[in-house]
Amino acid sequence: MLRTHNCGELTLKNISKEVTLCGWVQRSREMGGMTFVDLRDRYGITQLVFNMETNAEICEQARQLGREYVISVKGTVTERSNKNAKMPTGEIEITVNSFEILNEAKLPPFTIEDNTDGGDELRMKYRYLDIRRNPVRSNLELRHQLAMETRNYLSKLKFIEVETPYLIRSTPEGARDFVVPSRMNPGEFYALPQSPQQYKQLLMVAGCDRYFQIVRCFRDEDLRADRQPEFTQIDCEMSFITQEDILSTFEGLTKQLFKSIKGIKMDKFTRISYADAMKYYGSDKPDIRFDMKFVELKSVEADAASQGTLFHLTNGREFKLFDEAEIVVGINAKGCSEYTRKQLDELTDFVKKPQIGAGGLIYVRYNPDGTLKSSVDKFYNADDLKLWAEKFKAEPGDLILILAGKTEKTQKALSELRLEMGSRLGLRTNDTFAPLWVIDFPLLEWDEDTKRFYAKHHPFTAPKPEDIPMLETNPADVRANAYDLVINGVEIGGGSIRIFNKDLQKKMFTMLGFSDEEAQAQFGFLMNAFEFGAPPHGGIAFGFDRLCSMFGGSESIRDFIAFPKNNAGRDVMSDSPSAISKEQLKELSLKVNVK
RNA sequence: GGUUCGGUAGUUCAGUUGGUUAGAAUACGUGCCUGUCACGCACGGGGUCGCGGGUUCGAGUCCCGUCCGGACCGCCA
Repeated sequence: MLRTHNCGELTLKNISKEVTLCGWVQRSREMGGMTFVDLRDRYGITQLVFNMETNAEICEQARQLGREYVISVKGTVTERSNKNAKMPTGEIEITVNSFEILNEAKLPPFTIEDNTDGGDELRMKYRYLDIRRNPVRSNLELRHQLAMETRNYLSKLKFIEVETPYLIRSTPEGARDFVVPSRMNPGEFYALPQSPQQYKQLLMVAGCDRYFQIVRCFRDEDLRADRQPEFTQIDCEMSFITQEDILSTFEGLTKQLFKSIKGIKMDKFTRISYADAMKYYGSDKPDIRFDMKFVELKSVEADAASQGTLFHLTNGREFKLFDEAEIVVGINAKGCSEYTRKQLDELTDFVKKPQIGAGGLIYVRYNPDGTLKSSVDKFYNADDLKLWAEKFKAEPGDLILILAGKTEKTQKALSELRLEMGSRLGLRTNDTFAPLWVIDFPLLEWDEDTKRFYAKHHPFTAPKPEDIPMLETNPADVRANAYDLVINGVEIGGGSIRIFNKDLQKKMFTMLGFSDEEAQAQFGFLMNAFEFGAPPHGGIAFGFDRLCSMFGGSESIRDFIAFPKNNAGRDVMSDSPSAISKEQLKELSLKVNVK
């Protein structure tokens, strides 16, 4: 060992001890007669002191040290006369007897400090310097802790970690595959797995009973702050279980992680059906840190009509926008009635942004004095608005915001507005955690462009047994035994109970427009396996990078990945992807078709 | 595929209506300083204003194109 201690562990207990430390020069402070050098390693910072009076020669040498020089230091642990309460080693310093420069360093392009002066681009280009900084290093340590805790928890429950192949068969459904040419099989390609889905199901057929893997997955789709082309999942599968078993096992894992890593004890997770999530939040991953549920006025009007009570929305007021809208839906922003014209215009602009796409925004102010003022006063009188306010459970001081239009688009737009209002009202703090199971997802999703159904989750997801008859009559309404774990509006995990019967799986492929031959060609190995005694099984996968960023209180997963890709899927440090040589192309029997 | 914001000193940024020699902070260098720890003080070096074209007497500033980066929509079973 080149050192006897690290830079974070020496205290008054070690006084007078002769030690050898190694590390990087964080910075030095020259005082004329003396020089202080902060020596840093992963564990902390220890101050070195050099004194002109006692050892002029070494003090002069120390003044030649530049930032990030790697040095080895021999010296004596000494009590400081001026202590620094802000650092763990702040009561001691090393009186240096000798030191050796192990490596010089160029001046780094940004300062290696907690609050660096470097921007994102530069930090990514020199990521190995960025990782020397505490905030990034501690993110990687957090990631390690989460992985360890997960492994311990699952291992105790008899899960075994099994590695599945990275070079697999390309499948047509779902995300675009990354593809790898096979040199030995000219013209043929492997795909990198989007997830180990079929392999983990085969492990269930193989009798593994409980499998997990903290595993890299690959999807060749465009990136976001929370999406990388290669990312990590906690991938799990269990045999002889019901949906309830999966939910309780992984609710348990989640609770354990929050308890051990963040010291937070969580109550039983709320559950909501997909249908209700859409109805009340306009999203299949609602942020339930705050309430602000949707109120749908057309159904309110229909109810009122059937009960013979008064409610004017479309009957008698002739407001074309509402009359023609598929849906009229709003939220109550508590305490926002004092919003100025300017603020309301901002909100209108917000919903009219092309990414959100609402035509406009209707507001009803419930003034503190009890009067009501709206942007549709021309069509509705105070009594109408009063009835609306009741349905929103609005009180004086509140602001009702309403959107109207096509159902799906309007719900989505209002969902965005709800999140925006939640943020503006400070209801989305990142030290609060609101977990939510979204259950009963639809099995299938109609695609207008290709005029066919796609699996909402994936083609191996089991329909709810009671809904199976509807597969023939009304496929769009068939619900699946599929579930997502959502925390603070972020999809953390998702899974399903799988089909384990060959005939049902075959039927599913037919629904998705595969001929028997195509299904056999693409998924034959799975269907064949189902003929040899497949147990009932199901599973779930957690987005590990997102889980880390949530625990770290950040929106971007890049901070929790050692070497992430940029917006365009590039690694700016190694400048990949890159072209390959003619020889390589020839070996792979490939021709590149770009100018 | 689309929308949008940005690119000026090593770095983070400012730069007014198009007008003198492009500034600040920080980092860096030199000198001074014996208890600093974001040390302090003084002085100094440091610029292809991303790149190409255009408008103009004159462009960091306006226009067009392009490259790079960030966020978002589509996409992500």
